[in-house]
Amino acid sequence: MMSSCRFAFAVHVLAVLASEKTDCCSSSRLARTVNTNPVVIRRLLIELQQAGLISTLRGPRGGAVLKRKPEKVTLREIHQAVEPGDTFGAHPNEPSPECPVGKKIARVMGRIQTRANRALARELETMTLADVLRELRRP
Amino acid sequence: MMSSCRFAFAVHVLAVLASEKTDCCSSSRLARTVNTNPVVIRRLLIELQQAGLISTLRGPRGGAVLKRKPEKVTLREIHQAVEPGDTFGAHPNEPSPECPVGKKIARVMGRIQTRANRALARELETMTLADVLRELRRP
DNA sequence: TGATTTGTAACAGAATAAGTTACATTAGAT
DNA sequence: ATCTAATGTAACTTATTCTGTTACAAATCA
Repeated sequence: MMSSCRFAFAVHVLAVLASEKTDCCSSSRLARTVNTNPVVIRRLLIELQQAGLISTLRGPRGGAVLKRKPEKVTLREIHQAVEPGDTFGAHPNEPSPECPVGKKIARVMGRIQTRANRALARELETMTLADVLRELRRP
Repeated sequence: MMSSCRFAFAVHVLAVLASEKTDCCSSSRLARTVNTNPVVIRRLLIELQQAGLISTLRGPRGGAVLKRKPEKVTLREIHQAVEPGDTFGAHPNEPSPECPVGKKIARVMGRIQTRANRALARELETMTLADVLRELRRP
């Protein structure tokens, strides 16, 4: 599964925003702590902004701010904001309609997909950004 | 998430093996119903074999056979056999140890990863190949 | 012995993601 | 007003991964 690291980056970024005293944090500073390029961070910030988790400000002294209390941000929201994909991939080419299995497998896999996605979402819903901060503070 | 279609292929292949009367099914025939190349199927069969789900036979009249009753094959086993990866990716580059968040984020993300993987596995554990066959038979 | 199938190596092509450079746009500060 | 510093965004490179394909050795049955 060639999964992206965007979820890990997003949790990292939001944890920094939540733990920082300063109200604005620039993409350069975030990029330094994540150890990547500022543009990668800015692309991520746009998605987090569209999800309503942060807001950004241009110009000097600009940057990103958390819009909600950490207790009110679930990992599910973060995941959904930056990893829109499914848990696993579907058939790339249409299976043979000649075969009784091939004819209906897509529908069945679709249901399995839905249940898998929901199970993952349920688990991520039980954890918030505040839990992440608590874990980060532990020795 | 650039997820592979190997899980979908594997469920498809095993469903065909479970529903076929003939005891052996060649990679060519399986490839035709999945609509892909026989080598892709053979690579998949090796993984399913290593997981103990099927056995294969060389030579004429050779092919693959299901080793267990469909009721005894969970989707979790199938998934684990062909998609060894994690639910989401980790930081590709080590985060800055200067930053209090960067210093510990890997450990926290690891725990989240574990919980996500387990939640997915739990859900897939509740479904068997027999359930897939039942769904396939429904109009 | 011959035919057929798996196992496997090697490679092509496509897709995806991260990283990078460059620049227009915006907005605060002096 | 002007300078400066930040976001937003486009374009491109590079690396990785996956599927698909060809080719062939090894195995096995008739």
